Amino acid sequence: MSGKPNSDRRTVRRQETQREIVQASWEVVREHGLAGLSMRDLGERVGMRAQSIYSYFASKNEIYDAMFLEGYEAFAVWIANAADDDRAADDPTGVARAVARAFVEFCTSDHVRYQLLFQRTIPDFTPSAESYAVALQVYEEFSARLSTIGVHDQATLDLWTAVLTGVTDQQISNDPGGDRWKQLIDRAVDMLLADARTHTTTESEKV
Amino acid sequence: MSGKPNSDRRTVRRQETQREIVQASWEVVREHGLAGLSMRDLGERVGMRAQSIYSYFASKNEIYDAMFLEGYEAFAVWIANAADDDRAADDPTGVARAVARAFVEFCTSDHVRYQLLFQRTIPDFTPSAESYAVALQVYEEFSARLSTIGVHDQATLDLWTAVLTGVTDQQISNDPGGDRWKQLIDRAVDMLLADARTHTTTESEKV
DNA sequence: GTCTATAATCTGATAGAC
DNA sequence: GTCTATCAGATTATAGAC
Repeated sequence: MSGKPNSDRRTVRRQETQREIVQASWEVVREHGLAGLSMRDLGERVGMRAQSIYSYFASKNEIYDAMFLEGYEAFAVWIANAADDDRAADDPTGVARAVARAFVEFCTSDHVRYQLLFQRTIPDFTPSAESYAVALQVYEEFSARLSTIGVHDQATLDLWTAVLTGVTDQQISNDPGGDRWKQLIDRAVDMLLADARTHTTTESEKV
Repeated sequence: MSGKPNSDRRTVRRQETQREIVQASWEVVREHGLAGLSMRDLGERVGMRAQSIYSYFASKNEIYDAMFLEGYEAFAVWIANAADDDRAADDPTGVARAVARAFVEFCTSDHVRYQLLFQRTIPDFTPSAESYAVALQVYEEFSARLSTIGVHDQATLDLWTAVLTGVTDQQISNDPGGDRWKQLIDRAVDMLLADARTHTTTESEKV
């Protein structure tokens, strides 16, 4: 390693293998639950002995950390795309609904990812400082998007996140694969917007 | 066992030990997480060898089941008490706020219990038919209480549960021990009541 | 960089003596 | 009813050969 350039062919190969391991980890986890990630299982899937994975990740939690990071990066992309798609609708309500739908859809489309990103469910795992910084940044981008539709103060923002995660949670745990709670999103958004109107100055309603 | 009365001294003693084991299980679980319940740990805490516990519960899942049942029984009592306390406030808004506060308080006061009762987080555990029946009955009592304050149709009820669990979830995972989301409960209830008003006939507003 | 071998430890659960 | 002994398996992780 020492003395050699970072963008070595060896380094590139290594990063590819790391990506492959993370991808396989998602497969395992979607099949056996978030806590059901075993190194043996993972090794088998990636075509290695379980022990060889330690050449790429120092511990199992380092793998979770890579998944955590990847998940938040995917979230950032998802929300950005959704906003672009619905740019035509330039009324605040339309945008708000689109953002809300995008959020819930992202979460329900992969519930183990949701578990890893937004719930604290695997013991002894804490994201690394780097990954957590990215998570915070993505959360701030999401907040900024909401602030363009009239959600300015922290309390209002907290209420929005509570409602959106609540809908997501119920959908995942009580009607997986269905749309019993998803279909309430527009109604929930209207409700939130009406609430925001009574708690902020009319000025803040404008973009 | 056969031929002897059910309320035998032996049977009573046995039930006491079972209660003791369940209580110790709560302790273990609060310390090491819901999934961190180990028979050895449990045995140590209850003053037995781990293997002896199998004289009282046929499997680990049977212990989870007993905890699940106990949790729902506690929930029923909690909600009933909260409603009595706030009987003085006979305006619908006051009652609604009291019920909402009681729900969130119950959940946040013991987050592993919340996890066991309302989220599906431990793999391979499904409550027994008996326990599940109790859970359903308690849920229906809770629904009935909401229906006295204007929440009649399923969609509205779903929205309420989504908002209440959302507030709970955010409080637990992003501000444990604090009240950042708890203090939004009254505002959330007002918002929900306003929404219910626009989605039902004015008749249903009356008790 | 991947392998074999293995350490060290944990898990839930069972059989049978007392 | 509690014990000892033990099974059969899992886990993360390390050492050292190739």
